[in-house]
Amino acid sequence: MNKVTIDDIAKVAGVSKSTVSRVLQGRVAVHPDKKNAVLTATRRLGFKPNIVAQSLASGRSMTIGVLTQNMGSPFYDAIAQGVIAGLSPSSYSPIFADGRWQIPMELSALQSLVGRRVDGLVLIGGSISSQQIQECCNELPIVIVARRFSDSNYRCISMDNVHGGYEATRHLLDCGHRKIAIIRGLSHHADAIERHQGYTRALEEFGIVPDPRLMVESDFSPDSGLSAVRELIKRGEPFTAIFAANDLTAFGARLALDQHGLRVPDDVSIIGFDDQLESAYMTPPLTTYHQPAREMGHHAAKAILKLLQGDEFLSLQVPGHLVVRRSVRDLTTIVH
Amino acid sequence: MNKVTIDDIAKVAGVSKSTVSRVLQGRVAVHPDKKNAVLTATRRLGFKPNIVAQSLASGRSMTIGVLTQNMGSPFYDAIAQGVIAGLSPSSYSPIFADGRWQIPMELSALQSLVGRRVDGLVLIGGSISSQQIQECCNELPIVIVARRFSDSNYRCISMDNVHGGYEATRHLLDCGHRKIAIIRGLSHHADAIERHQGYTRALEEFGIVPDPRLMVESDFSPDSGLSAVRELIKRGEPFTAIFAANDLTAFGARLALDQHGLRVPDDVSIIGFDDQLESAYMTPPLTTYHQPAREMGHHAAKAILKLLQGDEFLSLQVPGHLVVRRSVRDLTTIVH
DNA sequence: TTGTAAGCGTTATCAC
DNA sequence: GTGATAACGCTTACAA
Repeated sequence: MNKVTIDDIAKVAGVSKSTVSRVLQGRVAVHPDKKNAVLTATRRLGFKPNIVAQSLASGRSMTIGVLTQNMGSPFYDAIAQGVIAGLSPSSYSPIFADGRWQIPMELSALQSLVGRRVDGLVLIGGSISSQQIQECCNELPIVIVARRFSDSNYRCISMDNVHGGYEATRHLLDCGHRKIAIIRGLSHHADAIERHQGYTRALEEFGIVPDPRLMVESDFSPDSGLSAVRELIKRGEPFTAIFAANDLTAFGARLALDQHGLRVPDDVSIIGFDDQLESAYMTPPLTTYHQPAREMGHHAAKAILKLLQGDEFLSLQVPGHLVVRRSVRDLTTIVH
Repeated sequence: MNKVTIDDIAKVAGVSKSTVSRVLQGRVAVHPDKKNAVLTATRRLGFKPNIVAQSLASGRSMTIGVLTQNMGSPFYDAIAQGVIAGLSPSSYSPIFADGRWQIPMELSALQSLVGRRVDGLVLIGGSISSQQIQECCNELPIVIVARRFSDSNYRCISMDNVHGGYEATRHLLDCGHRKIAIIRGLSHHADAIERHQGYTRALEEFGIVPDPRLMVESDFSPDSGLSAVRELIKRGEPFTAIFAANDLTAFGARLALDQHGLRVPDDVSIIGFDDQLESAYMTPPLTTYHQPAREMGHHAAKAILKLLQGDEFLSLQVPGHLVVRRSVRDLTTIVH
């Protein structure tokens, strides 16, 4: 381990340890000669500052707590990557804790981060209430990603899922589809609810009454997408297109269709949500609604950094957009 | 913030702060009455220990540094998730730094972790030498994942890539393929090199001389898989199967074949490497060689925990296995 | 500009 | 068992 302390270099450089500290921090002027002496000694002894001691003394840990949920979801993972990348040029390091979408775990994960005296917090998704957050971490700069609180003044980086759901469904409608099934995500999940609202709104604009027989739930996993399509087919209500909760669900749905001898997009069209990396390489490439996950994480990191240096930062809605590939058939240009 | 310190509860409980510390640590016996008084005061004042101060005083930060490379690769991400999961039941928290596969960045990321006085280190992939590691972190418990050092005594969690490459190629061979193209990964990447060796060995067992016209490089991305297949087709040397560097590359390759009107597996078979989540949902589902990425991360976490409590732990090779799905055609059962 | 000295909140080492 | 008291390595008034 590195046992060299500022006392050592103070001795070697022939100055006091406060001067060493000053040189290292570089915030106040120090006589060039002493400065050089310190720098030389630092290099010679291979001094590495003890960040823990710095933290205790200064009250800042130079650490940003990141609360994730069930890492393993491409969308949330991408956000986390964005946070890491956004923090990377700063001298703050991200420290992670995982809440697994379970309130008790989220709470304890949050407390562990706060106990580590993080200087700021990035919460990715999650289900704890804004009150619970407040109780844990008074005063701490916090940025929430991929979630929105209407009842609080937390800064949130989010995307308009209602609009996304609307756009996706609208695309299907514009392509002439009228019997549009929806595989929506978990019933209590805000994203799923909002996208579903968008779906409903788009249908209604076209004077279509949403058919409950064309609605089935999923848990955002490929496997649930597969089961969902089987369920849909079993119900017997015909449909020409599917709006999937996310791309992963769309993957599963696509496989199920294949297994039932249904071609995409010839027999059934599919549209996903997220636009994850692999989606462009499905056969056919998946039409989907792009969520800028990585950018959202990046924004969050920059936001925290801003708050930390005293600047203000307001909630931000990042725009998503439709990515048209080849999994949706345009029925309006049929050649008879 | 939480301004309650052990001094406060010492006062309230009517004991010395050493006693408070003892109760909180629970390692030595304390009189039940005082213990209760302390516990009560702790709850009443809402005391949360300052982990930073604990770290400085005890010399242990209860933190494990995790050095990742280019987060965003499904394989490496899965490892990181495994580490988080494996650490989660312990009281150690993972702190991340990203090396981006660039030696200078790796080095500085590593130093930042060491400066934070992490108690242990998990290095995922990376290209710095074992010497450079040693210089940074004498004595620190270290576990390396998805990489192997022959020249050092670091503990490594790895998979036998030569064997994996052999098995994958062997499967193609067993299915009657003889003209087997390989899209190998980055030329200097150990995994790519080893899998390539396995490929070569399998071919030679069948008396086949590897044809350089059937070998093309990639960078493990879908896009490079796509270009690789175009290149292969342009060269004009016929092939009936492709061994892709990893699943992502296989995705790109599969799309390129599709664009050229080549069917999988009817015209060309594909085998990937990794077995990432999405692979089971390709059309056709991708035959691939499974790497237990998440488990490897999990093992690494457990290994560090073991080393930390003084137990020994030796390098570990985890087994992979072939996952046969539908992207490889069996030429030996052709019906004429 | 520079040095002295008092913290920062715990843990650890002693005597008692 | 328990309580002083000295670390832990650094920052930061406060003087000089």
